[in-house]
Amino acid sequence: MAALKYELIKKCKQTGARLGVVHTPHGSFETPVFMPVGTQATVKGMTPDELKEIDAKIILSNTYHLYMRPGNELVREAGGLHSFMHWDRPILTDSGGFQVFSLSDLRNITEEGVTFKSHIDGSKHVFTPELVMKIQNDLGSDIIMSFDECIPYPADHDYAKKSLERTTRWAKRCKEAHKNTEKQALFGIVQGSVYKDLREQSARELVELDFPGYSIGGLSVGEPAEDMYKMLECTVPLLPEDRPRYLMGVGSPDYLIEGAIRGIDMFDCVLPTRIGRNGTVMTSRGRIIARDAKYARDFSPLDPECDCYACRNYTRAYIRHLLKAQEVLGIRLTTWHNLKFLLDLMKKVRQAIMDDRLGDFRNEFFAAYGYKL
RNA sequence: GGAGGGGUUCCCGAGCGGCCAAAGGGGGCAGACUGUAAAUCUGUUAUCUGACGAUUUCGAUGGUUCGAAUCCAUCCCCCUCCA
Repeated sequence: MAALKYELIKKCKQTGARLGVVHTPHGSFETPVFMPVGTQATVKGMTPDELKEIDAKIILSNTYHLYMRPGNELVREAGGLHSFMHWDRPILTDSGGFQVFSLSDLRNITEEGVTFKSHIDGSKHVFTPELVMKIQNDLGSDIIMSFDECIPYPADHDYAKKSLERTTRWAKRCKEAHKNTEKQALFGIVQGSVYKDLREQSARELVELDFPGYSIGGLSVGEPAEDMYKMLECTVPLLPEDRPRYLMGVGSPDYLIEGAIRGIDMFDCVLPTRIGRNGTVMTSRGRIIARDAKYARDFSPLDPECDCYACRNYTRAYIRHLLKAQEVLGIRLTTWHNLKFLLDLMKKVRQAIMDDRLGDFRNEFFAAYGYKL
C-alpha cells in the first residue's frame, strides 16, 4: 500500500479550486490545507495539544535543522519524529533545499550534492540526495521532500535551467534511494524561477518520474505576486489530477486564496509564527502591529471575529503590554492567534469550494482585509 | 571643618577648545518579515522646515576666545574618604 492517497472531493465551479482529502499513515487531512512550520521539531511557542486545539492537521519540520541538532540518529532512537515531539498527526519534512537558498554564504553546490558549513558550529557537512533520504527515513515523517536547489530571485534563464535540471536529476536519485515507500511519500519539487518554459520543463520531467505528490518550490522568494500566479497557472495543469500539489513557503492570506484558486492543495509558511513573535497579527480587517502605541488602551480582542484562546480571553492592551515587557506569553498568544487565523481561513476556503463560491469569498475577504481586488 | 570626585540631550553614559545637536547602550516611536541561522532586523528619537538651512541645548550665572559641553570665576546640588 502506498503511503499517501489523494482523494478529490469536488471542484469549485466558480474557480476550479479543489477540495480534497489526503490520507497518510498518521491520519487524513482535508485540502486546501495550511501546515504550520515547526522547523526544530516544535512549532515555536505552541504545544502539540494547543495545535490540535486550533485544529492543525499536519505540520512541517526540517531535515537540515534536525540533522544538525539533535541528529537524525537520535530522533530515530527516540522512535521517530512523531514520538520524539509528541505529535501523532501527519508530518511533512522539508529536504534542506530551502537551506541551500537561505544559508547561501555557508554552502557550495556540486552535481554530487551541497557542502554546508553548519550554522551552529561551522563544521562541514555534505548533503546528497541519498543522505537527505536517509535522514528523512530516520525522522519518519509521512511526507518527505526530494533534495532540490531553491534559487534566489532574480536568476537568469541559463542558471535557472541548469539548476532545475540538476534538481530533476537529484529527484531521480532521491526516488531511487527512498525505500520506505509504504510509510513515507516522496514529493518531487518543481523549480524554474519565473520562466514559463522552465516551469513546464521541470513539471514534465518530474511527472515522468511519477511521484505521489508534487511540490512547487522557488516561489515567494521576492518575485512580484503576478509572476508567482503566472507560474502556478502554467505549472499546475501539467500535474496529475490524482496527486496533491504543494506550494512551498507561501502563507499570506492573499497568496493562500489565490493559490487555492489555481489548484494548490497544500501550503506551509513561517509567516504567521514569525510575524506573531515580532508583534504583528492578522485579523479579519487586515494586519495590525499589536506593539503599536495606538493599542495601549484598546481593550478589545486582537480580532473581534476570532474565537481563538487569545481573542476569547485577552485584550489588545494586555497583549501589547506582554509584548513590550518581552513576556513569553505575549508571543505565544500572537502565534496562537495567527495560526488559528490561517487555519480558519483555509476552513472557509474549503467551505467556499464546497459551495462553488470561492471567487466571491476571495472578493469579500480581500475587501475586508484591505487587499486590492 | 579638611581632602577628593561629579552634575551631558527621556534614562545610563562617552566626550574634555573647532570635524558636537553631541559616541555607545537602554527606553520610546515607526516599519519589515512568506519550504525559520529570526522572541529577529531596519529606520527614527532637541525645536522649526518639504528640503537647503535656521534656532535653543551639556547644573546656574558671568567671563576668556574668531570659536566653549570642553578653559576661568562665583554660586547651587550630589557622592566618597578623613575629622
